[in-house]
Amino acid sequence: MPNTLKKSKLRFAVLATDSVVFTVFNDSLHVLLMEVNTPDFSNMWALPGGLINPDETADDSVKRHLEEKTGLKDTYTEQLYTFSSIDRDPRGRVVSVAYICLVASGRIKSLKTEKLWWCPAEKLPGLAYDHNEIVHTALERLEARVGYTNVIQHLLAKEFTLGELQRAYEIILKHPIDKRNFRKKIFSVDFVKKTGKKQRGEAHRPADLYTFSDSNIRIIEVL
Amino acid sequence: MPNTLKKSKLRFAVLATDSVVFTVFNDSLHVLLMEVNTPDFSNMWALPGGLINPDETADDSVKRHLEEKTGLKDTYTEQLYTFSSIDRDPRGRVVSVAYICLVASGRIKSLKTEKLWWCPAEKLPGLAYDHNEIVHTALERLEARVGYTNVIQHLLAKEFTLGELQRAYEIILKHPIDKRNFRKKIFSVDFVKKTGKKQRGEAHRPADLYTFSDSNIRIIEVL
DNA sequence: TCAAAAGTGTTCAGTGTACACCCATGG
DNA sequence: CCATGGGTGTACACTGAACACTTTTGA
Repeated sequence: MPNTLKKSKLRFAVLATDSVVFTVFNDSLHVLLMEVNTPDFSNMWALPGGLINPDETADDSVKRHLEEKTGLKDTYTEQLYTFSSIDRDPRGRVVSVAYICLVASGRIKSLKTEKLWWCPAEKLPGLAYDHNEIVHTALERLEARVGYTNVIQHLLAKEFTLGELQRAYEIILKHPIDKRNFRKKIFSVDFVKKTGKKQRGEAHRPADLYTFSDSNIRIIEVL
Repeated sequence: MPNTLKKSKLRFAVLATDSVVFTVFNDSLHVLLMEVNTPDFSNMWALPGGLINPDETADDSVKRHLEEKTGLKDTYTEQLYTFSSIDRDPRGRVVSVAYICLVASGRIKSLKTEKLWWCPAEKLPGLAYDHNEIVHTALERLEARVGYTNVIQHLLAKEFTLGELQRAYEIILKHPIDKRNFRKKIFSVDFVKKTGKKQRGEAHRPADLYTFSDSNIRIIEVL
């Protein structure tokens, strides 16, 4: 069952990257999809991605493709897993290094919306290639890492309320959290600090605004 | 800074796998190294690995190379990380999918010992390529995963004493553990069950022999 | 004045941690 | 009989979980 590599320009470029880009809005986690239209997959959805150039690392490749295809820049990225099933791409042997990317929903306005779709994570359609498997792996990983690190900060704006933070946790971990216990915990591991500012313009008591106190990834058993 | 791919048969084979094979004996964690002798690296140590064939997955490739080069079969393997620095291999662009492998020390007698060395993890010499970085990543990951899963079983014989199990934990987590608390914990998450047999031939009271109760990977906050 | 989310402590249960002695064997 | 690791229970501290009311704003 040797690979074919027929019709393609893929001759040398067996290596690709794919991104699972997450954001949170409307009380749910969303994944960014792109429309593909090839002989093998006509009018289907797939993850954004593309081939790795000979002169770039996988990390560079993810960032380049993301920016080229979606306009998103400077997003948080972390390597997920390398998928190497032999027939994952019908055009020939393509091994893909998949990444997780996190974006605050405030930054997604600037997306070229043509052929791009933020799909709720629980409502994914059948995707091209093995992309359902990739998203599934990414969801597992995201949930785990949110549970014991401070990566969730990359899904929020620079300044945020504790309510927003709590909602983000609840959406990703998929279970409700007690408000008072949540705050106690968050303060005890000191993930956040007060900005002193308050949120205004909402039809309820103004919330204190916070920022994350450490932009590096910290490993701490959280919730 | 485009890659060269000169002298080699590497033209198409940009993809490789490398294994960080761990075992525990003599009260320390050991990593399996192979001698390399190339124009670029003369008489140096490196991780076992090799190119991925067009008709095999990365998982298959790791297992094949491990068996070919060390005789080890049916070891536990798990994908670690994909290393894609442009100049990691002086012969040209080689991207490597690195794996962690765990072997019980009882099984390493069968090694072809020529040019193979079980090196204590704390005493690694400078390795060829970027292999020090790979081992470093593997050590971090191993420590983390031992802490919240039952993967440690793959470092022990089928039947083992709680003393052996505790020592394995202490070596990998690098801190002493209280014997009574350890046993309470291990029983409470029921990782193990008694075989009914006892260890004999040691100059002390015979220990009960146990097996792991679940060979699947379980995620449980452990120690 | 109503709706909506913000903010705030205490109690109780369960888990983690510290700690010391006798036992069974081989040499 | 000595050295070596095996096996066992209790008390205390700490952490996680449950739980309800007042506050401040915009509409």
